[in-house]
Amino acid sequence: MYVSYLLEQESSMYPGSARCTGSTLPGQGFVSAPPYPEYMGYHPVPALDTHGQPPGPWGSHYGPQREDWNAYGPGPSGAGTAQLSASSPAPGSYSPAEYSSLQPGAGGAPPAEPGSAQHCSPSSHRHSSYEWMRKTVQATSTGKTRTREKYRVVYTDHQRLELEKEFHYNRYITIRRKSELAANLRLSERQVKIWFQNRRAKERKLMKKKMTHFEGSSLGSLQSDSGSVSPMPVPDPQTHSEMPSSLFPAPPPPPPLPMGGLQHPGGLQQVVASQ
DNA sequence: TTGTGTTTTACGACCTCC
DNA sequence: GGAGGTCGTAAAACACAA
Repeated sequence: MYVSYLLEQESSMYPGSARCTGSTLPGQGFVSAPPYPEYMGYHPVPALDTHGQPPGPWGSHYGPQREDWNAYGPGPSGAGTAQLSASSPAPGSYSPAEYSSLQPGAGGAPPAEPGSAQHCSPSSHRHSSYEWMRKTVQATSTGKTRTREKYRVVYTDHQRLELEKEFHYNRYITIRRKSELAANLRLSERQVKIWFQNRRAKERKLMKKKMTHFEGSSLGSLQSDSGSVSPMPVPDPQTHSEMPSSLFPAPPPPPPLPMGGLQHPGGLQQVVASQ
């Protein structure tokens, strides 16, 4: 239910696509054949063990969280991870009660099918992962990350789904949640942070687009169809008390976000830092 | 198949706050 | 100074029409 909601809301964002949304691998969506096979191998992770076994508490089966990027140095650790996590945790991995209630059973992501990882991610590609790392190291030694070969990774559907859920839950992620999400999704905290930044940027962009598009037209229509991009109130960082009891109650009319400046970074910082 | 437009990661610059 | 915020942008990944 919740997931379907998300998928609907975000359908434009994750169009059917190569990411095998839904149809083939519901919830998992891992799909895209790893553009860079090497990535796949990067993590010899057991993550993939996830034969649908209900993961315990947060990240229990993920092992220790890696430090941010390990790196920035030797290659996007997150990258490899990202691809890998495809097999990732069953959606149920969310321990927060709220989510469990939101995700009836298979919820958005049906339990990871056994071997799903194997299906989507050719394990055969996993061998040379470390070669990729070495390669990256060399590349990075030149300086700019941008020039690095294949510097961008594609997050799996599961990762994005979880991130989207969190985003719907709260536009600004708390330190604690960021940490949990990062561990759970096998992303670095930095990646999670940047994802949220980009997501907010996207939201603002959409809002702006709608504003201009509907300028002059009734605001009502705008509000009615902007559910997915309406800013949510900042929840209590500790309790997420803002979490609506019902999935996503119609949020209040989106107050125009202050553009071209900080959105009360300080205030948010306080909120976040208080954790 | 290819060209093109859009979306998605990732970063740098600059800002505010503590 | 370090954290996280926005904004702008690069470039990979992707979708799709021709």
